[in-house]
Amino acid sequence: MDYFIKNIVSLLKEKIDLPEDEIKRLIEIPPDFKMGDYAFPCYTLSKILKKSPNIIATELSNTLHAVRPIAEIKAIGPYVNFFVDKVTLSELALKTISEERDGYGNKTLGKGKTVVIDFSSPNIAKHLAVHHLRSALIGNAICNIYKTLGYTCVGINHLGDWGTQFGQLIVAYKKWGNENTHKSYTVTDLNNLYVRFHQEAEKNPGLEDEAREWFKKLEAGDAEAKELWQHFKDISLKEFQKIYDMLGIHFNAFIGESFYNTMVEATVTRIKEKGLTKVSEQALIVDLEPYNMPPCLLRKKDDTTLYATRDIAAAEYRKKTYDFDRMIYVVGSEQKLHFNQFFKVLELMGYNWTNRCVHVDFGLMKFKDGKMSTRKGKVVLLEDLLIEAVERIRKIIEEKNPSLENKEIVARDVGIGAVIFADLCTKRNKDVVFDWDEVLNFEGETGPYIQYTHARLCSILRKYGKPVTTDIKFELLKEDEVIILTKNLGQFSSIIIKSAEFYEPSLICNYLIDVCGSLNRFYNAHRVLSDDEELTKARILLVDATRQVIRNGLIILGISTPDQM
RNA sequence: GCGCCCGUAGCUCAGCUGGAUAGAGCAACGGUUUCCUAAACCGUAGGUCAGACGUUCAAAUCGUCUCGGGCGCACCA
Repeated sequence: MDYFIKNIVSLLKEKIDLPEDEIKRLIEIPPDFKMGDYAFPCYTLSKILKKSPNIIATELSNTLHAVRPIAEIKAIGPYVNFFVDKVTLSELALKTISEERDGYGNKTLGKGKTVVIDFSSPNIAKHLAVHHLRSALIGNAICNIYKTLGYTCVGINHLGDWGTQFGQLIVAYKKWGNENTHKSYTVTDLNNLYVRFHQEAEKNPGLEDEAREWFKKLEAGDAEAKELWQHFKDISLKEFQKIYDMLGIHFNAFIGESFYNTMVEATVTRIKEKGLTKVSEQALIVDLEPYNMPPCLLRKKDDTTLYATRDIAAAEYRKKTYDFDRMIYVVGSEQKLHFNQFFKVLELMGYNWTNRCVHVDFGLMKFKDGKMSTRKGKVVLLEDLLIEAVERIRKIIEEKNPSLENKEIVARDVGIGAVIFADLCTKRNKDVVFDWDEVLNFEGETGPYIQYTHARLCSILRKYGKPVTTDIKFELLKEDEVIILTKNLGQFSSIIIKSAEFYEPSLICNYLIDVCGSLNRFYNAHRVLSDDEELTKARILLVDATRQVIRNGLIILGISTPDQM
């Protein structure tokens, strides 16, 4: 907590000849709380003073006098360790939480600033599968993290609704789609057509040319092509929305690639005018050789545009529309080169906001035996996973808490929460191997564990039945388990800031695991509700504050917070 | 071939802007419930932090190289 560090720094700066910032930077937290709450390592001084750090620590600690929020100062080996006053600690943390409630953790850091977040962005005409989870969940969490810090967030679903693949789909539809069942087409049907196209195209390469021809028509505004395309899109969006609703994910806008079709011409012209383009192998490119990258393709030899062209147009449009302070693309790391290429083009175009665009990449999700592929039908559908998760939770509820009210709602909240947490809890840049048993494990460091802890706390508060007050004797909150928990709670804000800085929701997951571990250890060691009225009042405040922090954290992750389970 | 990412306990991971004995969970074994939800808690066992060299008072953490795995490298997105 900044408050204590500030005090320690002001004590230290009187005695040692180091800049204030440097002292602050050096302060760390000891590995064991029994060693102190904060520590100042004396290695740096040792170098300057040419004395052993242990001696410096001893001497320094002798000249320092603990005042006000600092209770004790003690040298341990090469460290000067500081013990803070525990009453001040709990009072500060618990009162703040109690006052700020759902707003605890909110900072005004991002006030007046807008962040655009491009996430999920699936391709039309294919099912949402488990490998689509990562972008959707990480993006949603980052959106919530920045909102928590006071930013205005614009979540955009940059649908993959344009490109040669729609030419393929149109060809497949016209050849093998049954016109009569036109209206009841599903994503499954579209997906089958897509798969069939690729099978047939292997035998008959002419199909690819036909597909390109149809995409060209589409890009030129051909009525028939456009009508079919719109139909495919409608079918897909309807299904996507169902899944997003299940996951509780909301977008401010569904603006697919197609939206930029009308702007792309002007974008290409601008790039040309800057003298950045050249024709190579009949395609229009931006040569990135000087930057050790392959060229960025703007137009294919048949004159149609590509992914990168539309991304550049989209970036220009978004800057104009939202005047973002930052734009975050939550897209898999396999597209890193693509982002480096088109960011470079933006930079070459002279846009000074290029460095405000970041590619937040994440590792690939695959099966034990290889990559997931829609084309080969080697996928687990997202809907199936969610349904299975809910189903398994339903069985566990039947077993553990059969008298629970709202079983259906709780099963859904916990099942989906488990899937979300499982995906978010590891650092995003690691590849993940999809394993049913792992995602659907509900014990230990999992979503249900966090939710269970939250539900327990709600239960205590229900039993208590009286209003929670901060008018308590803070000196009663003195046991080790209580102190550790309180210290955890006070770290919430700094965790949010760090997770924003690194675009890393997993930090919040790990933090919540920590808080819940501390809480459960406290819970097992001490009773909250007892005959001792003052003690009960004090512990209830701690319980309520913990409940609040867990709740705020889960909401950021996009996980529901049932108060019974 | 070139570039990027990853390699910590049997498994999944945390720790990585260098610091005090490398931490969790799962799995295994043992224990805790007359009392606030045992989806919990406690204990035992399990590690040459892939390997080598280097920088440093100090390296899982920084650098170089090697090995292993993943991804990407012009008309897909």
